Amino acid sequence: MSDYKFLEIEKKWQKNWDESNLGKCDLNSSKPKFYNLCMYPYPSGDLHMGHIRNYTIGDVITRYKKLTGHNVLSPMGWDSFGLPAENAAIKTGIHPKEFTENRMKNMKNQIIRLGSLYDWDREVAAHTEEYYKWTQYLFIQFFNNNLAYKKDAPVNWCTSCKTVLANEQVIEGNCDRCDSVVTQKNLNQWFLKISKYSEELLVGLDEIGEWPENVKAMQQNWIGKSVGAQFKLNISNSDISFEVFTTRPDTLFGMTFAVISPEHSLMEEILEISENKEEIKKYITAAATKSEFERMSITKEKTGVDSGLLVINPLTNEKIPLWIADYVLVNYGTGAIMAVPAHDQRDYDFAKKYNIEIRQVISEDTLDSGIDKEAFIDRGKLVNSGEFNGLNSHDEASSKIIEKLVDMKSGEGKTTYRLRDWLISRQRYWGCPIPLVNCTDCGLVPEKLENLPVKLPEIEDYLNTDGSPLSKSESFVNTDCPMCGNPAKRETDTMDTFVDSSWYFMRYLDASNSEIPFDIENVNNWLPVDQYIGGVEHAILHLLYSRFFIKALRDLNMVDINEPFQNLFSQGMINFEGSKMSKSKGNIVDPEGYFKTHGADSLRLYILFMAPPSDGVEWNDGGIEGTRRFLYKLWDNMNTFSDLATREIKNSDEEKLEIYLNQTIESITNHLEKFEFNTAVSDLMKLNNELSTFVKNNKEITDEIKKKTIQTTCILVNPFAPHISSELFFKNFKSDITELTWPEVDSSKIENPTYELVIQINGKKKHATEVVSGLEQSEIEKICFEKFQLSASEYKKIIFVKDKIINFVG
RNA sequence: GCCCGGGUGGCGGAAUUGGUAGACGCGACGGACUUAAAAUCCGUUAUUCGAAAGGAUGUGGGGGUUCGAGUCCCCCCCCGGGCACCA
Repeated sequence: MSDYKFLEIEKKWQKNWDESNLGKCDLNSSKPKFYNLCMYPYPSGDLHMGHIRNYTIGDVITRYKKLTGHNVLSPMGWDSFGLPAENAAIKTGIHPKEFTENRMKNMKNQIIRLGSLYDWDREVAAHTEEYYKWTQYLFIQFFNNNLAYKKDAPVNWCTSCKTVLANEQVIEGNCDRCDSVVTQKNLNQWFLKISKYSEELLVGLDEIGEWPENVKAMQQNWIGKSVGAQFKLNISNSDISFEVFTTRPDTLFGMTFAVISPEHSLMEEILEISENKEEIKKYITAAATKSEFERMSITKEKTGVDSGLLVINPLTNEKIPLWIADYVLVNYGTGAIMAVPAHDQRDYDFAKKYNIEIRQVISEDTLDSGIDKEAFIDRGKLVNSGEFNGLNSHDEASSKIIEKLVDMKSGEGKTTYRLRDWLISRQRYWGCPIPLVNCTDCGLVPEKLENLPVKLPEIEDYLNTDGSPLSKSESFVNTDCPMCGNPAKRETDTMDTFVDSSWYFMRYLDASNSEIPFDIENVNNWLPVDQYIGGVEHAILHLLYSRFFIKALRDLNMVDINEPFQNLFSQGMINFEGSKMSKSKGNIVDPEGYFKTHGADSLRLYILFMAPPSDGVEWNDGGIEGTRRFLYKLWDNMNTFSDLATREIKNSDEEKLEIYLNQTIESITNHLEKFEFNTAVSDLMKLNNELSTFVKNNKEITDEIKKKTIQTTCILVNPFAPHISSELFFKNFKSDITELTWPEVDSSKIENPTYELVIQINGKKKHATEVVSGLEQSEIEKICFEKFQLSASEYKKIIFVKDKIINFVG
């Protein structure tokens, strides 16, 4: 019976690592640097299985890279601003800071209990004054360089909570907290100018290191580049004109009407000259009160109203009607379009409904290019297009028509992006205050740097019934203008927590520096992060914002790099009972129980073993017994090996074992490099099974193979199950396993001396036999003829793959 | 609708360049130990025909290339994720 006492062992080594500072990183060491980063967590109170997966993967990399001679930086911190703490404060009265810090403390203990190594001297927490001082500092740099600005914008507004909501908090058009309808409301908001970097953020994806293709694709989608033309439409009998954007300038002759969004800035002027005023006003009001959700999803039935005005097609001078319709979005392109119903399905639907002419200008003989039932959007040749007839759509005709628009000075080629500026203001308490002051004389003025941080005020009531909670503190709001000294008022919004997390990976490098946010030399030396690991749910927002931050800071000469994260690994989500684990669904699996019943090493191995790390997986704890058994068996095997009697000369079992060890080193190393931890763990299990077989058949061993086996096994296990391997190694060699280096493959002892030859007849396996490795075709044939009574004359062709297979084809 | 993934035993999942499909683990079944159970150990476990030897079938479906296809090509179905009235 095994005497493997995982509780004692795990506690012992966690204490040992803490005392020996194993997780600490000296940035100036001469070893090659490796910045290994796990996404810092929101302190929700308890680790969940997603965290366990994240930090286990991270720790495997940390320990493996340390063993391969790297100077590993692996820090940890807290994304500690955010709504739940504030909601708890509203409910229970506990201060968000106290609430958050208690939860951080608990989670930190659990992380340590998992056995993950971090440099806790570099711990950061977004809600601390030492941290948000620098978030404010960076914001001011952005503001001073026109990368942060304030403007009116429509935001999600919960009618019941009376607050703005982030997009993520709007679930199918309703508030995720109270389920009330969310409407759009115009508020004066702060933005960061991420759109300035649209093109760079897009092309950067091609130059970046190893990122999952799907994450790159998601970012490409999100940035949403489209190439086309923009041109001017004049309203007939007026001096009003507006721009339209199209990706299909080749269809310009098919424009039979134009559409302008009801929120368009020209709407008042249009109203003035229109004879259809009342109907238009009604329509605008109706559109405004629809929620975003209603507008997008409803019946898909498009609505609109005829303005009664005509616009002029610049190429044909034809006058066509101008409609107002909310299927045209005000914040994409120019907020107005040329409508070509023959070649755009949305315009087609609209034209059918309102009986507007549909005029085909692209046609293709080899395809069904009819437009009776739907728009024809494929490629073809231009027809009904004057001098452009016969040209190919889309590219050839488009560029010719753009040339013409340029000649006529009414348009040009144009590229637009879906990516919009980043709205960062929140009417919330528990976030980083925006460090700007409103002065009636000087306008918006940043707080003086020496006065940072602008501290979050203490308030009684966290509810934001009317504007931001910060506005309730008079002593906070009323201040002096940093420029002229006259009485002025502070901004009362706080920042989106994604601002905090857009630069935390740089703060780790100078976590306790009270002079600067980070040292440019440290950043240039240590970034980009060599390996970033986190959940796929952050594929767009956090990763895109951080990339933007780096580019902006580079342009402010604060860093000298282009990308924050060289390689990214996105782990899949762990579901339970068919859906994402969440407190509200009550389907949480608590990892802490497994620490007690199975141990951290078992849990780590199991979470790695259950599926490829990038795949989503359904939690099922049946399998954890398997990794527990593996560890007990490993413990017993190592002890049995240790006790084997000595012999002088290796026997054939030992030679085989030696080869097996080398094969395992090779396989696990390859799997580690490719993040195939599930198969790496399976290799460890196979090795363990080999060891069991060996000790069953051998009571003696040479000292050389005994030592080699124990040492190699321990080190191969170490990144995955660090506690047991540290203990086993120490028991045997009285030294610390972390002083070893990762084993190299001995290429002279990796080939098996024999193999199982497969004999196929007409491609089907018929026989198999053990033969010596390296034999040539003629020798193999001879063996087959003798052993299986085959003869060459019966077959037309013989196919031979060395050391694998022979196929007799008849 | 568009863009990514993916479909292999009862289950999670393995399979360099096309070369023994089902590694490893879970579960199940049988056995050993035990008064008994748990734990542990040994064996069996894709389906199907057969008493057995052995045969046939088999990686979502259909076609193709090849001596040989889970892997490559064409068509289709289903599942997961992302985006979506983006002009």
